Amino acid sequence: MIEISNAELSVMQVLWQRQPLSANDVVAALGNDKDWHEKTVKTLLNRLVAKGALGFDKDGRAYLYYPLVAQQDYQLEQSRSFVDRLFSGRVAPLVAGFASQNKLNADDVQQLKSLIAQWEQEQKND
Amino acid sequence: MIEISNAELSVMQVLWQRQPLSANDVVAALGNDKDWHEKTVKTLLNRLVAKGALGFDKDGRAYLYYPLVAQQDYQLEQSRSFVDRLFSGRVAPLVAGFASQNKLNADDVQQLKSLIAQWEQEQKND
DNA sequence: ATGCTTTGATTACATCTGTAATAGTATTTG
DNA sequence: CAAATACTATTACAGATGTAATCAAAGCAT
Repeated sequence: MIEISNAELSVMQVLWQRQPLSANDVVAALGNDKDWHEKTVKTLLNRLVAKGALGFDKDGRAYLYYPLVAQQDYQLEQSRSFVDRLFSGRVAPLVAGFASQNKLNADDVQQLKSLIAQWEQEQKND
Repeated sequence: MIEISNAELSVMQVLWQRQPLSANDVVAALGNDKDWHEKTVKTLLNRLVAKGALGFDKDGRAYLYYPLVAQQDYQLEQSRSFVDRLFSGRVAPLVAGFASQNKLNADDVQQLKSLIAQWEQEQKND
């Protein structure tokens, strides 16, 4: 799949949230978190288009950008690759690390329980 | 923390498994997976030493390398940073992705259950 | 002792990244 | 219409990365 760098990812996040957006909208949306020059953001937009991660429609002279890569696809693939590289493909040890650092909250636990329940249900159905 | 690139990480993995190892041992250990020239591996070892990720003792003319960064520390930090970047810091959605791709096996589920049980135990103790 | 061999050190070089600046072109404004 | 503005496109440039090759020193073999 397309390689998206760290800085580029921040741009993608914006466009995964709202789409399509003009370059200036993206600059504005990033304004809170990142201290990037407008030119920097435009470069990132350009690179993402070149990589095929973004597309755009013309709105007069300006462009309206939108993601060509779905956030979920990206998340899934990166998760797999990350867990493969650092945890030999097993996700539980990663969660264990979070637990050991008290990074699990009630919501997480609730969601995990529900995932497990679902998983067990599916096992029965085999 | 120290930045370890992808290629460098493969070298670290070897040394996290067995340590200390000579450059040639590392080359040999990587031989199965990677198709890297010996020189490439040596470069990576050098860079890792320069970054402070590896140390070495001299064994005659050769060096015996060993990790200065603990695998667990590295895993914890990278996990946090990864989950922050892609999942706004919440680990459960990552697990959900694995579940949706049938990447959860019985062992994982067992381990997750046990983590949850432990978490709930700790809640009670507050 | 002298030249091959081995081992780390230094250098190489293209591509990717972060971070912009400059150029070119269309548009708005005075 | 001419000049300033606003956009995108192109260029810049240093540091990181992947992937080695070359250099230098130390040791082994003859």
